[in-house]
Amino acid sequence: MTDDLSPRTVPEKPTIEGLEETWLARWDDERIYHFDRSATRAEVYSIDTPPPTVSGSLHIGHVFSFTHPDLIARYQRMSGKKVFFPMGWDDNGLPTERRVENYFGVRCDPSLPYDPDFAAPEKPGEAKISISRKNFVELCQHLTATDEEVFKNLWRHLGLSVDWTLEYSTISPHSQAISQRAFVEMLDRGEVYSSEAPTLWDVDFRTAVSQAELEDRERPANYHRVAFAKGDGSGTVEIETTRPELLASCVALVAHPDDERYQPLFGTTVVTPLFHVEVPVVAHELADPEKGSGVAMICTFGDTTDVTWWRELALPTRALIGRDGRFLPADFGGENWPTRDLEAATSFYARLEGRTVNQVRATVVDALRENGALIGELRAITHPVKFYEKGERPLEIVTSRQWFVSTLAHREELLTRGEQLKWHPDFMKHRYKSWVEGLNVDWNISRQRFFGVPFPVWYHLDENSVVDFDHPIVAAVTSLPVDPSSDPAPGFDETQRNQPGGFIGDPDVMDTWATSSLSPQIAGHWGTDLFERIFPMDLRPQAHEIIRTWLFSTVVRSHFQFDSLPFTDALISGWVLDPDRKKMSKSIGNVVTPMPLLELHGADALRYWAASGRPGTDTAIDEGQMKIGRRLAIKILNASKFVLGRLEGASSVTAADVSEPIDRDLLALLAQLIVETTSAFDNYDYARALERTEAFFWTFCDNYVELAKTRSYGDVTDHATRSAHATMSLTLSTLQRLLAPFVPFVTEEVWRWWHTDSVHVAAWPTLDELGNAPLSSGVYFAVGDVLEAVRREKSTQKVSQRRQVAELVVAGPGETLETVQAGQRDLVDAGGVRSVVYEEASELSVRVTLAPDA
RNA sequence: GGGCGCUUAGCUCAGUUGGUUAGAGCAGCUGAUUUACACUCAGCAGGUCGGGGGUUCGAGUCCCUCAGCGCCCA
Repeated sequence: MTDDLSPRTVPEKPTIEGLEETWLARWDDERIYHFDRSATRAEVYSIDTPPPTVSGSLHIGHVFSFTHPDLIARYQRMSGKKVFFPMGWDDNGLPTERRVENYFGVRCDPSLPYDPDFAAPEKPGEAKISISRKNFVELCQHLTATDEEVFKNLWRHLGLSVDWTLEYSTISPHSQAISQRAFVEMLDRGEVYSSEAPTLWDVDFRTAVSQAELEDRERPANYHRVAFAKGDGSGTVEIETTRPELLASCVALVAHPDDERYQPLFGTTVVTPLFHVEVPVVAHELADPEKGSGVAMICTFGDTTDVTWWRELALPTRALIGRDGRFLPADFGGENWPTRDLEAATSFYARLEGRTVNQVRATVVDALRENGALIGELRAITHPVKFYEKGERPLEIVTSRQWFVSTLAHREELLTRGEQLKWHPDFMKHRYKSWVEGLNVDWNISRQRFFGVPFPVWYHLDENSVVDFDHPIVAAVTSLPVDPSSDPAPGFDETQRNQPGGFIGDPDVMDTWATSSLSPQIAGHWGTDLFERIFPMDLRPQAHEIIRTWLFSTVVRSHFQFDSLPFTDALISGWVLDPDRKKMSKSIGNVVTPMPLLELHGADALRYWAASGRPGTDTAIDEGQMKIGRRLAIKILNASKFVLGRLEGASSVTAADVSEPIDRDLLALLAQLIVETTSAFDNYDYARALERTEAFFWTFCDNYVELAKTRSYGDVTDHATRSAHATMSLTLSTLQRLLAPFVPFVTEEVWRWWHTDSVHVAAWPTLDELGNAPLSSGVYFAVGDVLEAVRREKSTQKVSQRRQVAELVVAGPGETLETVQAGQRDLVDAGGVRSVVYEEASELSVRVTLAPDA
């Protein structure tokens, strides 16, 4: 802080208005946040920034959680690291599709041909227009491009120290190539596989979903008690079910192996009502004796337990629910589906085929009641039902071909990865652990949707156009990205598409997380030298609700690809709650948008509020806190103006000029502050660093500056004056830098009043700057205590703090008196004291005699 | 059902490995006004640290237990 001093140019009336525009432009010009691509891994601090879903609406939570990594980025940059702080946009996937459907009033029909002249209507019409996949994807790209501008505008306004040359989006050709390469390599290593299997399916979105996207919702239902005739005609068995509509797909009854009531039934058969299908009674420990009658009907498939039973007990498949949620044709009388009364089964089922779940349920229940198989009244219950987190109807289980990443077989390794990761706060590791422990299916990465990264895979068609799924044709890595729906399979030409002896492209796209789980590879340009400079990343900042999705999936990908963690530290931010401490949600309508707050209080103020939320801690929107942040910014402006004004003609002072006990004491405290805040930042506890720095700053203004003020007006050749100047200069410089990560705009403004270069690339304060680490002599505190007593007396007497004190009597132990005496000059100046008298006493006390009002 | 977190002043929160009389900000109240700042300054008041039990010379802090709130997993 000697050679970059510039002439002091302190405005007459400094203001925080307009600082944001000024400094955003200057930072761009000076490329302050530009990543140094020549840096080695050891010199780099890399951040795996979350790519926000741009199709979601902006809300205040974005300000909150993106401020946190920026605080760390700024601290690391000042500490000398070359900070890799990219920004990405997660634009592929279902949220974008939905937004496009609603925004333009369209729906994608992949069977339609591309219409190059298609123009989306200005406003969505009453009925949705069907358009081709390519037209649909073009609309998605168009809309996300504008959405990304909105986000970028917010990030810039907020002062995130992102290097915008590192911007990426998950649907870009670059990301698609990375995503497809990772897929191909996993396929080579046997870590992904495709399989035709019962899969959780959303009938509205018409796509499979993964376990990570499920949520349980409590829903009302009815227990229906249904009598099954025993196979030998010797009576009936009564089961209870909430899904009578699935009676036709019943493949067995099941009870707990230890359940005394049903022991005699195991190994026998029963016959389903209405359809007359003979099914076995089997035993399995997942059957709950407490639930219903203790015996349940297994259908293919009513829920995930059915899938488990079906698999473990090797039961036949009689699936009836189709991809659209309607009932499929049933092959009664076929090999797999014997019935004792083919005529009755088929004629009744004819009334069900093609109908929805609710329609079928009503029909089946009426028929059961009519023929006496429905016993008693329905019994209303509420129970958890699995939903797609974005869905509105319960998930069905539909058999379909899907791509899976093998996770279950690697559970132990993945648990170990979770332990290797440093979590901030530490307890968040439990979220990961319990998620991994609860995995029950492999990660399904294929989606039957349109706007996403396609699988770089084609399939042979034999001469009868039968698809050979077992020998996929995989794209060469050098050819990526490819789109198998428009690019022909290697070794074929486009005329052979869908032809006997030709090929078809894999119709699916990847799950969003299958691409965003590669954010380190995408942002770091996997395959180039850049990647080696930034990987594994230092920090993954993110919200806790996506630990089971984004964090988990990134760990999986990195584990397989690099046998490594993708990052060493995870910084988990909490929720933003509304001012009444309720979770914000669209349905409650309490979502707060950030722009109005940003414009009202300023970026520094919003950052101050966000920085006060400790890692992992839910934080309520608090405009009071934002106002305090704004006040802090103004105080920084005024204090800097004053102190720099005091330093006129004293530019050459250094730590060696600090001679007065009070000054040395202040530097001792400052040294403590540097140690404390540095350690707090190293432990990702930015909130503590802010709290300590802020408290120091205010007492510096109100106590130290008041004490040293008069002395600072002295002659610059006087060593006491120079000491005050040096202390003020060192302290101001230190505080401006310690505050810079939190309030980057105002600190930059005041720093540039006396420096040429940005505070954001200035060195983080160290003890070395303060000279030989000063030890506290106690004078500052002792004088402070006496000054406080003087102020209290004036306040009690309700007179001005400027009122002169005719006589100040300080009584106390000799040692204390000496200590106070060492700072008497400043005490007398700050307190307006005309004479001081010292008296020996056992305890410190102060008597104040006010001078008459002037 | 298993797990995690929280409970400290009217409000929002600090309180590090147990160690003087439990802190801050906001709000409240009482005052102060030309020399950095009223977007300021000084002062005052306000707490049986969720309940109960235990360990200890000493517990907001450690252990047990109960309760309430929030969340994660099943």
